Amino acid sequence: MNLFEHELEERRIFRDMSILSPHYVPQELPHRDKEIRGVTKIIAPVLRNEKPSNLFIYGGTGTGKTCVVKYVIRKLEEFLRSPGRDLRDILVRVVYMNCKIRNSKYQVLLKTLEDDSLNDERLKNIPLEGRTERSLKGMDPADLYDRLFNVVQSNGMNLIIILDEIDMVKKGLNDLMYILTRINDELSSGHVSIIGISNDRRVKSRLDPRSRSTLCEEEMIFPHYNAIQLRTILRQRIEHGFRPGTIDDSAIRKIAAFAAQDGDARYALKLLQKAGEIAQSKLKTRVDLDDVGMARHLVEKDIMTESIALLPEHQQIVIYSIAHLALKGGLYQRLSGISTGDLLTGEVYEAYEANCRALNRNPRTMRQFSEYLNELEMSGLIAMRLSGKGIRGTTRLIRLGYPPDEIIQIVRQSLGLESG
DNA sequence: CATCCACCGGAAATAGGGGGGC
DNA sequence: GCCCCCCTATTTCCGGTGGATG
Repeated sequence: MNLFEHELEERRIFRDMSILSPHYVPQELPHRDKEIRGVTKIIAPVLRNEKPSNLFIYGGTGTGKTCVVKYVIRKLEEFLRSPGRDLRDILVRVVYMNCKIRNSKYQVLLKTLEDDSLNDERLKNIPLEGRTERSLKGMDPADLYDRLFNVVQSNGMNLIIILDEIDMVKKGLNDLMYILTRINDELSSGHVSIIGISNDRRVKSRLDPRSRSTLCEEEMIFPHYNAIQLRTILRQRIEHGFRPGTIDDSAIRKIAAFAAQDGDARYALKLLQKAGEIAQSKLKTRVDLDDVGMARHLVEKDIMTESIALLPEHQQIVIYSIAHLALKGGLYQRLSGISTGDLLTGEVYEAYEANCRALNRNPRTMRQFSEYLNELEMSGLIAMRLSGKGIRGTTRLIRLGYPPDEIIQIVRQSLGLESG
């Protein structure tokens, strides 16, 4: 088959794949009217040069948190540009960042200052002024603060900082909130507001009470989508992303039903895309139930593979050690005779040390190891609970979130080992 | 009940890497 | 190149916790 012919085949099912991307923000967001109105209301004071309240948005994966915020920001920017209104005195700048990448107070500050929207030549005192590099790396944090203060103050700027996945900020979240309170106290013109987005409620408890009340001046909780709502969302994306008549209604229902278990629209869209790809690769003209079933297995595996492959090397060794022990059966099982798959921290650490030696790596300390376990739990690869009665001392019981043999296979691949 | 155990997790110290200014 | 400052990752130190042991 000619390559171009193949490309044409690619278009049998899909019309526009980008519509299915998790980053795509559609023209309409079904079932989020209330949330959109809420965010709009909170942000609206910028139109009067007044400071909006800080906002904390909480909700599970794929409940539309990021989407709603981006949607409202887009509407705001459209409104500010709309003709016939005199909004020339209003200067609004929005900085969006994902804290998975900007995971410390310093990184957040840096990204804010380096963002294009604060380095517009029309602005006074732009942060990067006088820098040869387009980078402020290595600067004194106090200097960073001054630069932010200057650009906001001298332009009377309404600055909104969106911190997505704010729970990923490991160091200095309290400090960050403190800085934001302070800057607003000191500014005589302009202000800085933040919108924090998280799917982990525990962020709040990690904040001290003052920072908490700063971040949570306003708070919204996004509910999960149910199967019916997911269907609307799917149909909407299909309308724009798929060619007409290329998917069975039963397939849509099945996708919605799978995704409704977690109320997760992102998962639903992933399934939809994968099912489309499967149907396409089989040169079918319609996506049917079988494609959806197969898509589910592939997506599950993709999710696992991806979350393992992105792990730092030592965490991979840890999860590998856990998987190995789980197959062998751990101490707890041998002592109690109950086969729960629970492992004790101590034995996992020993296995980790042994595996490090086998791989010619220096094992990290127990302390660091403990952090690795916490991070693995965060990424959903393991589950931990405190040991109750029956075990001497306090330790954590560790359990894998996925089948051990699959984990072992994936880690081997990722670490570049051959099977054996 | 006193003491040990096995680990947890905060804080400070340290190592290593990068950038700026001169 | 040298010196200084900063960041991140890791180690070191250490008090704390909850259950077991005798």
